[in-house]
Amino acid sequence: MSDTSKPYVLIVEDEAPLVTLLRYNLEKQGFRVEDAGDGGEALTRITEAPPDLLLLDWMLPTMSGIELCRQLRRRPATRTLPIIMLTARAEDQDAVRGLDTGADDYITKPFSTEALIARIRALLRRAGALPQKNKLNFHDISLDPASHRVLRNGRSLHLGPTEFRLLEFFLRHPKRVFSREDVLNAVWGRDIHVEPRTVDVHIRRLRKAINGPDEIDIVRTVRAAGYALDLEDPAF
Amino acid sequence: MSDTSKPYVLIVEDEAPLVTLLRYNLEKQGFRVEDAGDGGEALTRITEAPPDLLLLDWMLPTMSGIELCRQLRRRPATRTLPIIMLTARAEDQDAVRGLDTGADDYITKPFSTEALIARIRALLRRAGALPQKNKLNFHDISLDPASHRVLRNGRSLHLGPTEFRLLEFFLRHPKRVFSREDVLNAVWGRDIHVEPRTVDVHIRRLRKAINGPDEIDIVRTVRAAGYALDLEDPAF
DNA sequence: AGCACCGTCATCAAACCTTCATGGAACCGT
DNA sequence: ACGGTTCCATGAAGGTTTGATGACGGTGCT
Repeated sequence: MSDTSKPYVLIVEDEAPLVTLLRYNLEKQGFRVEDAGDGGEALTRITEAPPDLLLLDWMLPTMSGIELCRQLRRRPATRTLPIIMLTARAEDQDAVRGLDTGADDYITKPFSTEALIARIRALLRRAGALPQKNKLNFHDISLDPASHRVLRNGRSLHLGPTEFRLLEFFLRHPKRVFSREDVLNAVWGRDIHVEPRTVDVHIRRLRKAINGPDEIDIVRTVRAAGYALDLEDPAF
Repeated sequence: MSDTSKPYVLIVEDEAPLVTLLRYNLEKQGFRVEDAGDGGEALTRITEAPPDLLLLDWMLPTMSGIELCRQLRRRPATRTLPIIMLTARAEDQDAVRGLDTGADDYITKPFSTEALIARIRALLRRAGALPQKNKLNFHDISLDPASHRVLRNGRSLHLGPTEFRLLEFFLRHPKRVFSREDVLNAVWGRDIHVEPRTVDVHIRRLRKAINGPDEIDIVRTVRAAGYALDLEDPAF
């Protein structure tokens, strides 16, 4: 659900000609396509902007496709990311299917473009079938502007008016860092004179309100820059 | 986002003279401008081609601005669309700000063109639609100015403020050598007095921060000249 | 009055920046 | 090749900045 327009497919494949072919066909079908040549690059791209679907070669230079797949399945953020494995005919199909790679589907090289597109559509349909309401959410927090309610892990939170608007603002622009001035302008209003330090205090109140005893802090402090609604470690 | 050329601003306002005025000023500032006289027309236009930013009158003939705003927020495609509300002075500012309209900013009529332009630019910058290009990368490093994050091989790096700005600067001019003076001017600021040797120390800290155990050093020292973001071995 | 909330301030600890001293590597002329 | 010189890498020290936190007084509402 990264972009509003086209579904974003990331191809992880080291054979350049195959990448070119795939890119051409997928783009013709209205997908946005990016590619990565090895596992490391793939991890970087996925972490910075998770695709809607991953086309993953079984055999890769540095990190194998299986290994990458496992790593992705280990992270909550990518646990449900649809993955299609590309395998060579030589490889044992039963192994591919049986091994708990965590891939959602696989296809044997060589394959027809039509078959691939069909599987991609099927997976996307399955994954995209569970869209969101008019609520804002991030990680395990959900805010409903209409009913003015905030939930974390299903339990209801009580926020003061300012904390509520603060959280709402952050939820509308997740993972983005805002300076205290930005926050003041957006949450308090433009022509109000308030000390920038006041933001600190409300951030603290917000943290205290939303962070239970065993829960991670989803408000990230960026020294000399501001605050963001984000996880400290993007792998989680 | 939508287009590569000019940012596209849609004005939803029923007072024709005001529309004319706004259109004139915005187009002079390099925006592409369209307008809609009521909520229904606005919805149509937005659906067929979502603007980069919406200027929305609070009071409208058929569907109120608030209602339109709510509807837009309900759709995934327009959930994050930047919206600036135009309100009359009479209306209660607190209500405008507090009510869950979902607007990103508001401005009170009558307003100066400068103020409006400033807010539009601020919002567009935040939304990432302006020249402010997102995500710089080089080799296997990726830096996102918006979220203030740096990744290498998928893992997140922690940089101090100065190291961050330093890396950002180098990423914007890869493979180019800069003297210590150049770096000081660009990263520290022009009229700051700091010993050129200090650059060494920060380069070292940057190296320590970004270079993992098995990773190559991306910062190249050019004796008697300065530093560059580059691979030591030009063997690709 | 009692309550919930807000803005400001003082304080403390951690993170950070700058400078300096030292050692070593690269470079130069002989 | 050799000594001398220039330049860079590195570690540590001292001082500064910045954010977290707790407390306080004020305000509006019930």
